[in-house]
Amino acid sequence: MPELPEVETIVRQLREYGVEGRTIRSVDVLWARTVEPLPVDRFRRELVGDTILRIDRVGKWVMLVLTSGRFLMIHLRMSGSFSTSPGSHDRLVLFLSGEMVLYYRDTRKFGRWKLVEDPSTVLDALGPDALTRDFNLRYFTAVMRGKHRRIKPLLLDQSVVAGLGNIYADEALWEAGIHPERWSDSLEDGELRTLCAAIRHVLRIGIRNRGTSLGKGRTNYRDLKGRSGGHRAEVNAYGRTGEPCKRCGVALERIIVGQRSTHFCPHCQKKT
DNA sequence: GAAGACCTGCTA
DNA sequence: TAGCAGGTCTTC
Repeated sequence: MPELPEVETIVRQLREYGVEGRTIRSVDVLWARTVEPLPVDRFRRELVGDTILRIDRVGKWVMLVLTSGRFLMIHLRMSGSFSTSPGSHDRLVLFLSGEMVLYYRDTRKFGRWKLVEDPSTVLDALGPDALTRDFNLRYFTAVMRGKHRRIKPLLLDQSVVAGLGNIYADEALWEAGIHPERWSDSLEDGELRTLCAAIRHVLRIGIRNRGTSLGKGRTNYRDLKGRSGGHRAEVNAYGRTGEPCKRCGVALERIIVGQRSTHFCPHCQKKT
């Protein structure tokens, strides 16, 4: 569920809520496999007494920088979220100084909290974050031309660019007018330029709208205060199968590319 | 590459 | 009841 804009929204809210600077008084782990290293007792023992110096985001990872010099790396995967009040499907609870309590909620239990000495053990597997200067046209062109893969799965590959997920990949391709099954090394200079800009653009707009929420269920994206993201109304491609393209009016189609559901306009996004 | 695994809940 | 879901891993 959460892609870069949703994770960025959560990180900003955690900062605003005043999590930075708090000491971890206690940790409840309600679903053991959420944490690493195991066993749970060790994870808890290592964490208690440490202080959260800073909260950052890299790709879809939330990074808690601790004063001990260690790092708590959190990946929300499909349904992870934070809340300031308890609820069903809470998997971990952080009791912080000043009576603050943070609840980590994760219906599908895919999310992971990794306590590591060095963040590079996690981040080395990632390409540049999509919103940093390292993700630029020169880099993008080199990677696209250096591989012969369908463009859609390549955009989802976090070792190529960190932060895009299924929604924003479809949105970027729609905005750039590029068919999701195009080969990466077949894109013209102008198409690469447009797509590179579209990627950054759709992510920025997503952040501005505080993320995207689709369905209504418990697996749906919610921010720290339990609110849905506001980006839903501005989605152009994802989940709009059969609805008219906002550019040309032709009905959008859904296909499977790289085992992932993919939405596009057959008129605006030509295969050739 | 593809398929299965990890999980629960919603929708048709 | 079957199929689907915003993500990654592992194992063919």
